[in-house]
Amino acid sequence: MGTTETTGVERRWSRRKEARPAEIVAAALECFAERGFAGTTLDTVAARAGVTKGTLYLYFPNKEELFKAVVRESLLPHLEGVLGELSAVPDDPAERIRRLFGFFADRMLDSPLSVIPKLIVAEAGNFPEIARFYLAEVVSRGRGFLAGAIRQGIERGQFRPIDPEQAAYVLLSPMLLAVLWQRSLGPFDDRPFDGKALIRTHLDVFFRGIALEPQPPDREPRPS
Amino acid sequence: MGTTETTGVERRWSRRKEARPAEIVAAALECFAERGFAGTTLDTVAARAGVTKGTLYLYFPNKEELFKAVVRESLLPHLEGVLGELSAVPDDPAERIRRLFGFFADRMLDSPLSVIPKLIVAEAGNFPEIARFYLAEVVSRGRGFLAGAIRQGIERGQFRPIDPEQAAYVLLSPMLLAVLWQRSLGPFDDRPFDGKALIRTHLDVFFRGIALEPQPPDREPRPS
Amino acid sequence: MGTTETTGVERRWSRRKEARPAEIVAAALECFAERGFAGTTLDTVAARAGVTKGTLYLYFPNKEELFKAVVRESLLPHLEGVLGELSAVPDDPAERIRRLFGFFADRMLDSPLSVIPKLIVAEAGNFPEIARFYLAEVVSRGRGFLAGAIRQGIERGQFRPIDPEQAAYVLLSPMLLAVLWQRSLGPFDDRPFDGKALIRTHLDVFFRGIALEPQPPDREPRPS
Amino acid sequence: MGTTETTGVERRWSRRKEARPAEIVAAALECFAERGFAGTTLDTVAARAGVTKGTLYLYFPNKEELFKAVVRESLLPHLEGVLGELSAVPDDPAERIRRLFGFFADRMLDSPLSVIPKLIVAEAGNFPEIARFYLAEVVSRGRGFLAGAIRQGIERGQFRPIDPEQAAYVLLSPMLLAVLWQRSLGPFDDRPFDGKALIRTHLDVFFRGIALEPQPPDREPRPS
DNA sequence: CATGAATGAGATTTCATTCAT
DNA sequence: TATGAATGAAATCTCATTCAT
Repeated sequence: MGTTETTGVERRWSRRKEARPAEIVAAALECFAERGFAGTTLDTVAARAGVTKGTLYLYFPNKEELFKAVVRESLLPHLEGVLGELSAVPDDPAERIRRLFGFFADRMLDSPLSVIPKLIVAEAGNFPEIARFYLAEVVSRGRGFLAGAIRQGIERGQFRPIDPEQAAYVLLSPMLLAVLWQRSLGPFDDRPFDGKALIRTHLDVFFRGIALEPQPPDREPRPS
Repeated sequence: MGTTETTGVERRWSRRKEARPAEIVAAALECFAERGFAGTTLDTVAARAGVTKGTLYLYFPNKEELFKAVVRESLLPHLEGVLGELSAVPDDPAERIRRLFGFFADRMLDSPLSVIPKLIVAEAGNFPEIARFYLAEVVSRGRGFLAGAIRQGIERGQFRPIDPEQAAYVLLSPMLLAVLWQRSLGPFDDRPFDGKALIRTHLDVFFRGIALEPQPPDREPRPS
Repeated sequence: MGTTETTGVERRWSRRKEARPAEIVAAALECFAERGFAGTTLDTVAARAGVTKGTLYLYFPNKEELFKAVVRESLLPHLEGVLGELSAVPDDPAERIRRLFGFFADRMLDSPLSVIPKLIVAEAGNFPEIARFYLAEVVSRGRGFLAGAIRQGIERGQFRPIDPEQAAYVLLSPMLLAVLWQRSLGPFDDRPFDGKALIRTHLDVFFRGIALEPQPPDREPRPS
Repeated sequence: MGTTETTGVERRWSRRKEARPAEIVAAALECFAERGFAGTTLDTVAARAGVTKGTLYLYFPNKEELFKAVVRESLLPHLEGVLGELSAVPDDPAERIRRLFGFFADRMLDSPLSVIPKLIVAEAGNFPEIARFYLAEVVSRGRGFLAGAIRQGIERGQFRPIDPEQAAYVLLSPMLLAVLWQRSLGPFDDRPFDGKALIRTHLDVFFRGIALEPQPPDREPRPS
């Protein structure tokens, strides 16, 4: 099924113009995620991509542009996915929020993409362009989606009145923690970390916390 | 005019000599926080500390040890402070949690120390020793403090039963977000970000979310 | 539809194939002249010749041989021309010199060939073979031709006795200046430069300068 | 007399901040003159200057700036010299011209500086800034000096009327030839080349060529 | 103690050359 | 014959580290 016949012989030399950029980007994403921009050498990237250093320069003019391409091109195809996912979402605000978190827990948390927030946090100061890109394409959209859902819930009398923007940050923060934890301190901690469970607990607490009515609906109001 | 005449009078010159390491650590903290470990040159650190490169090696054997010293020595004196603060804390679990957040909002959020989480997130993979140190000295303590308070609240019947560890992470996450935001994406966003307000909203939602009883105690039970 | 049908009709496609080496040499001449040997990349040459880098290696074994071929093949066809031109030349020495300069002014000064002296000057040290080739084929012949004419003129009593070799250099030098000026400093100077006028002035001054008799023959001897 | 005691021991490491830039510039001048800008490696320059590559970057930000500095700084101190020399020059135009050529023959022809014209010719296209600098500081001045002297001679009735600008180029050209010959084709030629003799012959021919009166003044006007 | 010129290992980048297609 | 992706050696450039002063 491959483009070239899979012989047992390792070829030192092959032409795969189509596949190369994506392979390089994938390799670079891992490297940058592990050691950061400045800490990554192009030797490492090239080795991981299975090419030589010179080949990198066939596709990217320099290390900086490679880095930007990595962030952009890793993100872009997934943004489509998320947007599609969320547009086909029910009308109920709480349900929409649950849907986003479900998507995050199922499709982001364990994917190679989950390294990107760490990269952004670490390199935003050195790459303003990337910072702004991520802000616009990811953070603003997520924030907008969540704040919109909360606002709607408040208008419909489902949530008590709180600042939707603040609530959006509150909602986002455990996702950030989950994703950063996995890629930084998590591996050094002896306690297991369950991101999905964290998300569940968080949503449970959050929805109770913004509910209009006394929460447990199965509980009888106390007779006076 | 001896160089080390120990009179009662503090001389600016000799004080400087003793202050050097601390000055270097402070300068290095800023540099590392801005550009990461690999992205920081010792020239920059030296310039910001107002000394020359060679001087750094008088106090630190190499760049890596300087980095470790920076994290450790920036953190250590404050750990004392926090622990003292929290030990003299009321018995009520909710109040203890509020006290920690108050301390964080008042004393950490705007201090130079707030860059450390970003540093840790970015460099944990490259500095396991530092990762473990931070995990033990900061994360574990914070997590333990919060989980303990929640567990106590549950036992006392103030909070509904939830996993205290998970709840601790939920509690921690907006602090992390606040502190990272300020040092990475925040400066590129055009919307203002109010960390303290975020913390308030968060605590408000959280406490309602884990409350045992139907929340608004000021609300009259509905007459049957 | 065969690829190599040899009809009497010249096909553009097959003509092209035969023209390739010459096209490459022409393109390379411009490139080398503009940036020198080391400063020229084969990418540039290939692009200007309208082929790809690999194609260059079909015709020339490496960059160095391409360079040598460029100098030799650019020069060779013209040497024939000059020699033919000058062999059919009158017997009068002054006239023969004028004829050479006329040829230079009319046919060399504005041709692409005029870049070669600059190339030779710049690269002689790096390409002894080329230096010797140019010395033998161009410089020696020119010098010989001029020195011979001057010697003849002296013998015939038309010129005053001077060292014919030295005079040959004196004669050559404004041609060199003209040709180098056009290709190096000329383009940066705001004053216009007229090579042909320079040559005229030069010849005028030179012939008066080597004349045996008091020059203006049209001038009446002063009456006592 | 040196700043450091001359021990027999070769020191691998020495501090000579004052001398370094000049040493590097001198070494680089030779290298660039021999192989051109692109053909010169910084390894070679460093080796010839007796330092390591890194040291070059202590004094020059990159190869290009080193090149510019080489041309500028090699020239500048000598420009002073020439101007001083020529300002203290007699009033007679012919004498002033002779003085310039004398200076050139005695002080430039065999100095390391004589490589600069070759460098300029070769690299003008790649370094417009340098081209303009040389044009303004050297060529324009020389041209102006010579054209001025010639104009003065014409006005005074010493020279016959010719275009002073053209004549200036005619005057300059054998100097250019002499200096380029030495550094490019000369070494490959088996005939000896005597630059000073060339200059003498040239001046002799030139002055006769622009003389107003029939040259040999000792010759009696023919009686009618 | 402090300096900062110098180093040299290692990073990024370039480009002549090769070779599967 | 022609291509152009890929190579790899060698170039430029950076910077942590050393050490004479």
